[in-house]
Amino acid sequence: MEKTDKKTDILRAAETLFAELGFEGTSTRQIAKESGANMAMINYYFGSKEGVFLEIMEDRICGFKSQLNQIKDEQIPAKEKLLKVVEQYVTRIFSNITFHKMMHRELSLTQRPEMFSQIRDAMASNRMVIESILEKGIEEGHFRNVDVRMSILTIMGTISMVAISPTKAIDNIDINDEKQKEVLRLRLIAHLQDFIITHLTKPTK
Amino acid sequence: MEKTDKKTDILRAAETLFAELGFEGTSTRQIAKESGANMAMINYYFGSKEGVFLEIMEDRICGFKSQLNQIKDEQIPAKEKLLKVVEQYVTRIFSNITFHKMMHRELSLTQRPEMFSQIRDAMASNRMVIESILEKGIEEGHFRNVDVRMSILTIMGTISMVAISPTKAIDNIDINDEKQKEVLRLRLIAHLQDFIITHLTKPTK
DNA sequence: CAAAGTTAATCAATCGATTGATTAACTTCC
DNA sequence: GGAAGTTAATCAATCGATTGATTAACTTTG
Repeated sequence: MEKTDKKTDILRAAETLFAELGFEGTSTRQIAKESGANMAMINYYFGSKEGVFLEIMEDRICGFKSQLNQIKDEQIPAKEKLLKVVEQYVTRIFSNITFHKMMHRELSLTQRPEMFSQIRDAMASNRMVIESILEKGIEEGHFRNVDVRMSILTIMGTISMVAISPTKAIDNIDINDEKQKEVLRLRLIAHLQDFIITHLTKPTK
Repeated sequence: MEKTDKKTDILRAAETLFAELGFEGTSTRQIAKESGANMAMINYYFGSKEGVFLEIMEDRICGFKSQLNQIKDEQIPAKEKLLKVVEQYVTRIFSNITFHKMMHRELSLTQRPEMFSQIRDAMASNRMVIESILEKGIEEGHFRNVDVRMSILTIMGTISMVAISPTKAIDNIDINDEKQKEVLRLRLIAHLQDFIITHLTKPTK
């Protein structure tokens, strides 16, 4: 028998519902029903519906930043770092695609300032780590003098696009099938590493 | 005196509100107030709130497909076609960024099937036009044998990422300032054209 | 027993949608 | 040409349902 307190039950149920139906589209009653908790428990533990969302985000965001920073400080060439970052970035997002959808959805709204800035800051933080790796590589002469910000947005944008793209949009791959999802993950990583090599590294003379 | 009927007033007001507040976040009362129309007019003309959204989408989607197909049929090299497509794609999205945000937001939800499939089909249609250009280029030996689908998702993803990225996230550029927005647009086009050349075209021996 | 956890019941507010009545513009008919 | 008929457009008012939040009472735990 697994031990679960009501608080985590609520968080788990809310995460699924928010991802599927959006923040507005999810009612506190649904969260209560799905988690087996009473409606009042949501406000008891989190103060409000928005409080639930913020805590979900906080939990997911933590950890990834340190994961990125760890790669940054390794003693390997910038190119190897970047390949590693891409692999972990893809894997991280693929481990919870619905969450990533939810994040992007709320990022495109400005009406809930707290939610917005929380996501924005987390993304900016990630971006800066990758940026420093890329800039170092340019300084050291291993990368072409590309538009750093744009190149990062290309990496992030490609991953997002694959993750967000409707099921079966890409070569009839069903993202809900775990096996096909794994194939897609590897394919995406291969493509991005190809991008890094062809776009960033100088042609060997 | 400009001539505007209530119907287009509603569409215009709704487009702005949907983009800013999301579909759920926008009430029919807000649309009515902002457009100067009576609430009942929304159902009178469009049947429902969702009907308004679908018509907005329909209006925007039309035209772009023919625009893409026109490029496809031109008698110029595949590379030139692709550069042209990218430029027009970026320009199209930059002409109404909030609309593009709204599209992506609704694409990530599955609860409104009509809205979802309308957007999905429109995107798939665009993707296929670009795909055929790319494949032709590979066949003719002008492009490397890249992962076609992934490369397209990179182009689309980069554009989306730039458009969706929070204001001031990219080098402190304020996307609401028309002049800075134009600079960003050109910078994005330049970056993508650099991508096409370095990633797709074979290195000249 | 007191604090923490949990419950059903209820709150005011707002939602999308619909109603029946009214207005204005255009057609038809004698 | 002008009364009668017809249409689309517009309105205020209101519908039942649902929203997020709160209350007060009850139960468990330490």
